[in-house]
Amino acid sequence: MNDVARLAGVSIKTVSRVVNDEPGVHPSTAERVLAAIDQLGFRRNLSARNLRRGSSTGTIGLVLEDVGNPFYSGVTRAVEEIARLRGRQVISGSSDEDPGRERELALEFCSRRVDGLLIVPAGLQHSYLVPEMRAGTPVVFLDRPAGDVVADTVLVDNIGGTVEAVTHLAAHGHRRIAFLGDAPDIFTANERLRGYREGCVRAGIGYHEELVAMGPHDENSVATTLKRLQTMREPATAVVAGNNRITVHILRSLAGVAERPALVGFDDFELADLLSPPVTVIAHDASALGKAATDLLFARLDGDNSPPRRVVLPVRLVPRGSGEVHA
Amino acid sequence: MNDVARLAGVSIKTVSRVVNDEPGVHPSTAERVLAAIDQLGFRRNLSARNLRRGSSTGTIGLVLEDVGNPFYSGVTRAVEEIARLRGRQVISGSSDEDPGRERELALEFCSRRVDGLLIVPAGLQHSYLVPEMRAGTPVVFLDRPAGDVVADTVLVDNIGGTVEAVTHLAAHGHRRIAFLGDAPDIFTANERLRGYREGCVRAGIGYHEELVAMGPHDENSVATTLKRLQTMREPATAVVAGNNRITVHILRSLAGVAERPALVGFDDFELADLLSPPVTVIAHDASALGKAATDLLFARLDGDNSPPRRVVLPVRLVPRGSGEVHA
DNA sequence: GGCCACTATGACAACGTTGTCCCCCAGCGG
DNA sequence: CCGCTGGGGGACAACGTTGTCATAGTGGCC
Repeated sequence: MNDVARLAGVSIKTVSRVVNDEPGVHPSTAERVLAAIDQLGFRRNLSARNLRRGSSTGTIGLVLEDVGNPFYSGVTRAVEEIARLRGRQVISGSSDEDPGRERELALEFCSRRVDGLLIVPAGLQHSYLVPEMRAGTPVVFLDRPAGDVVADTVLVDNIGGTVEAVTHLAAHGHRRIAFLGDAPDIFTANERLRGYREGCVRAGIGYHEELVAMGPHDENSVATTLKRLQTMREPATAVVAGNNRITVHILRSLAGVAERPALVGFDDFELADLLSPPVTVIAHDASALGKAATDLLFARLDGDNSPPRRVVLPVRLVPRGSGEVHA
Repeated sequence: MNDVARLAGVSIKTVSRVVNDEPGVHPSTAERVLAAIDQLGFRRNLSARNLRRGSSTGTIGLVLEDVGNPFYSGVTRAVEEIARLRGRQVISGSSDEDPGRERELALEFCSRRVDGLLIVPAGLQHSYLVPEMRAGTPVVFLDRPAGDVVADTVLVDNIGGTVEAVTHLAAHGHRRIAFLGDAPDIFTANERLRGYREGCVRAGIGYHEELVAMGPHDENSVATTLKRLQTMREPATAVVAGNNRITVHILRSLAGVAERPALVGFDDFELADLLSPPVTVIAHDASALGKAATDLLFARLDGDNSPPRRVVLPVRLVPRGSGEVHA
């Protein structure tokens, strides 16, 4: 800016005025300044500007589990979209379910003075954010609730979704319905297990421990579990999958197998309708989740200081065939 | 920092020393300072730090077409990963194929003084980046080349891939092979068309205009085109799809149709192996693309100032069945 | 001619840090 | 007792901006 001022033969304040379209600059002066800017390839330093103005940095931080996962990339896209409308840039990072990494990312973003934080929690402890929140940085948790702070949270109806999945299968005559879920220390996995249990009870088919397999799953463990479920004394005739990765593992395990249990998966995924049979799912909208969380964040930035809210987004059963197989 | 200094009864410089682990602070003083930091929830302002030090901002900018697209979210993930190892944060944005938006994002990132830029070009004009590049900001283009500047570029072997696709189909007896590609003003679409043409010539089956359908495609246009191709005088018996969205459109159009042409798609996608028939694809690795580009960017940041490089990553035909149907 | 209003411009401080340089004081040798 | 050394700490400027206030010049009006 100094260089521009020198080249144009004006003070740096005048350059600042031109750059900011402030009134009171003679057109011919402005022209000289613009020419100098162009010639030198000058670009105003936003950090310095924000520092001086004490205003927002125009950024929001997004901590998620893995951008590579289509579900979270959908969330990211929605966040970006709304941030753009509100003139903000998104800085994001993946925690890979590592609480330490989540914390590191969130605090790094705070050091960069983001205007707000969106976090998909990996851990259960979020008191490290208390100073930031007290300092006025709004924080919204999404997909899972925060550990030990009260804060805005946007979730999906995990329990309602699995209740619906079980109800759907029971309505098609199934009485031995299994549940394959993720590790129960993950909030969504645990909620979905609760929904499964409640669904079983409501359907009058009872909750049977031996039909449940939680825990981190890979393709092998899923295959083993399925075999066990299908060969037990009273075999399972239907399966509820706790998330889309598990659904896919199940589909791979069943490839080429004649005896297929009915299946309802949590999370929709692309091409589910083109498989044979097409896969019935409990769908929830990644972009709706991202949008709701971001809207909430911006409401806080706009001065809304009502008590922390918890928003639960509905899910929707999409019947496609795999869950409509009769027992 | 001022407040911390006051509370600890020291000067702000001493606080700075403590925060930066600089030597020459008495342990008991340091302890007082740390206590004050903790009590006030102080977090050093990175913008101010970087401004003062004139050092890097520790960020890199990533402009892509759409984070929501699995291909680009894979790229994003890879970029993030490497940036992390090198202590950088990623700021990203989606251009949606809009050159204006691409430019807006890139320049915004420059104003934020990113250490480097990774761009999936939407437009053909990139001279707007010349001042930035001259000012020392390294720029790497990925997936598509830049319009009117010479710069580092990482591409995939689009031509080789489609040549291979055609060759594969011809080897299975097909002589009427169609090509459905994206709008030819998109670099990759045009390259893949060239590869298709070359493949046809090499296979000795000639290039026939009427078997090619370029242009933006939606599900309807793909269905119409397929119908035309299958009912023409000498019908097409095989199809090459120019990208994964077109492949999916084709699959949807063919759902439930008895007379299926052989199919090879450009871009791999999840579950391709579980469809019936499983879909043969030309696979290229999103994370390899992201990694190669980011590595190149960091090499520049490390001082490599050799002439701009153009890296072409190999692709790989993954035979799964849909391309092995005999004519 | 003197005064006022107004326009165009500049000097200077400040944002939150850190680099440079300088000072104070205890401890030590001569 | 003097001077030197070195550890601990502070004052001040500077990074690139912008907000505040001041000032020089110009034209109009009485």
